[in-house]
Amino acid sequence: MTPADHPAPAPSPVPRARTVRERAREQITAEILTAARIRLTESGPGELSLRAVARDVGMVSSAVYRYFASRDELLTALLVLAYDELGAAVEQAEAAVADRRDVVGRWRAAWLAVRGWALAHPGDYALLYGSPVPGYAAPQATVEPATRVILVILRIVVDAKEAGSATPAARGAAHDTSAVAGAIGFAQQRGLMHTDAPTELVVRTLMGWTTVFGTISFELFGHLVGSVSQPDDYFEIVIDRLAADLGLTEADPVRNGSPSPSR
Amino acid sequence: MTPADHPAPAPSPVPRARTVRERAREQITAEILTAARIRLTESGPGELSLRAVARDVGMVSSAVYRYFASRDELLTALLVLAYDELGAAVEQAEAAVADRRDVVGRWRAAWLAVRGWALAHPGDYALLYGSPVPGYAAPQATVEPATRVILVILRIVVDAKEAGSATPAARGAAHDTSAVAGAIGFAQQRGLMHTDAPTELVVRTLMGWTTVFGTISFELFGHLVGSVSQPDDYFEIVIDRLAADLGLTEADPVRNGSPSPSR
DNA sequence: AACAAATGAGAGCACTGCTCTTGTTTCCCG
DNA sequence: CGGGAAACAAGAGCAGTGCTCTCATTTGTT
Repeated sequence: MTPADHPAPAPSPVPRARTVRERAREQITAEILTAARIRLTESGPGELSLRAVARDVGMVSSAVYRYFASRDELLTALLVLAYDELGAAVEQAEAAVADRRDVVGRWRAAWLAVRGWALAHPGDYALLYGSPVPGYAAPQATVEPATRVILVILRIVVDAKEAGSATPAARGAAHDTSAVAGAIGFAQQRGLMHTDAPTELVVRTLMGWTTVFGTISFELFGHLVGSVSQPDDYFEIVIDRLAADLGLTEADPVRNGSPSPSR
Repeated sequence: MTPADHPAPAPSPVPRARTVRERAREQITAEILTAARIRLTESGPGELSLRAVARDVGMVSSAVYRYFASRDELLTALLVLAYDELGAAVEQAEAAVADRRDVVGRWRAAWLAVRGWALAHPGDYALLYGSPVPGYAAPQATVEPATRVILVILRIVVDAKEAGSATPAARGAAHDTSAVAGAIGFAQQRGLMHTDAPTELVVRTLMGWTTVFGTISFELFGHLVGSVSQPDDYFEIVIDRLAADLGLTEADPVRNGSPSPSR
């Protein structure tokens, strides 16, 4: 599909932009997105002004509609961008834990990365986890990037369980297990949790997930102002207790046969 | 300060609206507020249109400014209204538990009331606990109504502790206690927690508070769609486990000397 | 009855999302 | 190389927004 005279298929494995126009289009699209993200830090998704974004990139408002059919489409692109960036940050931070058996360390690294990203990008965090934009329904394209964080967490919990570690104390009355059937199916569908799914573990994982994001939201949205004086310390206190509630145990102090702890 | 010729103070103990104008002003103010609340259920705080509200009450937009100096002032009034309504609902539900020693029952009643109110008023809930409106800073007048829910919860925990019940298991590593110094001060300042404040109990109360609102926000904002199939059941599972984590125990099965369980 | 305060209506300003039209640039293919 | 089609940027325009100002009317007080 280039000046190459071969009529055969075989598109180049790296489908980089060839024509000047496609190149410019990608670049301008990226410029619009970054300008919109900057605006988003101090404007909120519902009040994001497409005209202001257009002015920031030196265009007139109608020209932006060549790149995004509507403000909602721009929001969708921002949503995917932010979800992917958060997911990548968490995956990277969790993967950096050398001792893979240290599930508590991985748990802490993952959640600390979530909070770090949220504090660094409060506007994007509010877009992802704040109140939804009233007339806007997130399309299907956003759900896969949205699952990256919980997938990292799930893998940690599953790894811990397979190591015989994640055994949450059965506190609270026994309830119907079907309430979290969706979460169990979600995990099984992705190859995790191929053994029998212990409902209590799933519940505690969901609770940890909700508690962490609830804590970050409370911190960012100002509800902890009078109560928590050191949010950094408090967050670590919270994730430590959540790990304990899940039954995650520290890595064995016996260091027999650690598989290449270098790097 | 009235036609009463007495220069002495002693205003009437019930300062009801006397003149027709004051009466009309109160009524129209209330009409504007209720119209704004209805608009809020499908518009979001940032997109709340003052002109649309004015049209709903049959006025022109500029006339509304006789009652609220700005859209922010209207938002403040809505904030106070919603916080007070939620607080009253929770206080009432918790007070309806006859057996005051049943701290778990009171815990459940209070949190179920929070969720019930949130589901019944999603727009107001998003105003209170969703992303803050970008350019708007909630004034001091809103903080007191905002504390009513956590005050109810705090009293339950303190009552449980004085009955020797609230003893959370010391899970997780020991941390600096000063992170939650604000919360301890908040409780002591209101006469609660006059004894020595156990940091672990304060932390677990804060965590429970955050988890419940995090759960409700996740449910209302659509983050539990694929995972939790029965939100009602899941919510009860969560608050039961939170009570257990706090060390709240069910009321003693021995019913010796219950102090007037009537009403 | 007279005056002052409160109230409602309207016009107007600068802004918004979005559409449509107009002129220009870039691309592809013969 | 050159013509036609697509993509593009700019502008005008529409209906909406928060908010201010002016003006006429109503209400309360003296």
